[in-house]
Amino acid sequence: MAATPRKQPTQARSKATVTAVLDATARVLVLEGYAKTTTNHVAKVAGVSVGSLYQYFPNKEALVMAVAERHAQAMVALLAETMSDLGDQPIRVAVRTYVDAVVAAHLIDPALHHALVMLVLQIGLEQFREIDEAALALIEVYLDERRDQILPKDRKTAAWVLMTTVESLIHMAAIERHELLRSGRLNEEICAVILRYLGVES
Amino acid sequence: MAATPRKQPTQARSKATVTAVLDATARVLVLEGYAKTTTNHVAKVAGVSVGSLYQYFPNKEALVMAVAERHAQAMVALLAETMSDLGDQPIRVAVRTYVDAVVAAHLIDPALHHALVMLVLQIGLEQFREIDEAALALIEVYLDERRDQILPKDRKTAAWVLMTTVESLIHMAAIERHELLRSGRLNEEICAVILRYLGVES
DNA sequence: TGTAAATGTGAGCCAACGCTCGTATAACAT
DNA sequence: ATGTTATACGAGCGTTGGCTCACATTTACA
Repeated sequence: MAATPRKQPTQARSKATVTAVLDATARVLVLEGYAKTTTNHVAKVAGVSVGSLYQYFPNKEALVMAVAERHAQAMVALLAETMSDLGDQPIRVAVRTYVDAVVAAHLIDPALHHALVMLVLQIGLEQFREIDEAALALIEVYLDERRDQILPKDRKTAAWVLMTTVESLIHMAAIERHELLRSGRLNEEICAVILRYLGVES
Repeated sequence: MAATPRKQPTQARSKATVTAVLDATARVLVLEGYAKTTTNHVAKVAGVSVGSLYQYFPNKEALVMAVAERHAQAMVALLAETMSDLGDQPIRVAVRTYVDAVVAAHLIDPALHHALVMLVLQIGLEQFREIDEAALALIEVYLDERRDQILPKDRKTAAWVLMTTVESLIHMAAIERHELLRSGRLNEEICAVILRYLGVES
């Protein structure tokens, strides 16, 4: 049940094995979904034997957790970078920056993100829940600080509505409206939804 | 692979068996998710032997498809009823009626709906996709007819944004914001999002 | 009441899959 | 060179779970 690798890879050779396995897991996960992802198949795709796989990951779940971890960190890093300084910009600029950041984060690997969101909703995947909690808190603070410039009274609910709307629109677009997502037209639309909901003239 | 029952139940006894199996499937699906749902377990919960189960359903997938069918029909029926006559009401009344209808439909069995949405995103479940396609077309027509009263120019995209937003907010609330959903406060919030996005004063 | 059709039963077959373990090879240390 | 450790291999064990089939029981109906 432990999420920690059994053995830390020390030599370059074994580090390569571990990343090969992680890459393969991500690929298979996207193609097959969690249930149909078999460790034997992952090993084959990675060009490695099952035995090797189980030297670094105690079980299938830990394997997937590791992939999730890696992906979550990549997304958070990009988010942090894009949103580094939006201190006291006007609201419409801040919103635009935020939306662009979230979209960019989703474009890292939309398919993998989709597969992992499925797991969050099925199994748990704490890392992802934590990210959302943190983001929610930030939005709440942001809205509170500008309470006299926005329409919604219940800012806790408003924060949740905002985050859910943005996440869902991007996520669904990644599944069934690719062109909308990649063309940048989705960004415009999401900004419109948010700004008008907040009552900020765009 | 066929989704059709193997045998049509004719006597009252066998009809009872079939509904018992469907009910049990829904219950187990909610508790365990698709992957962990075993036909043996379903049969036990239904108080029926596996053999009986397989007399009416050729395989596990068909079983779940039948449950989905039943649930989809219940939701569509309620939707149709609630939205029977919103002909030329002012937009804000029509939106309110629509949101209330969708929320009500989701309150029939939120847990089952969640389990089935998971399947739609994983396997396919055509019935549900078709419902969404139809709904999308209706919204599009509605927006086109009122193009001079609303803000968005690209009404195809606007329709998709609207439907996705409504669906997602309700769905996520059913998972993690129960009180918001049941208290009716979510309806208010969703209406606000939509009306302001459309540029209709509420 | 008798018999054919409908319905119900559950032990068990079989394939799939997570995971282990005995063994082989490569890297490193002295 | 030789021992020690790290890494790799993959056949196969054990279990799970979808599904069948030979047989039992109930219902329909003449």
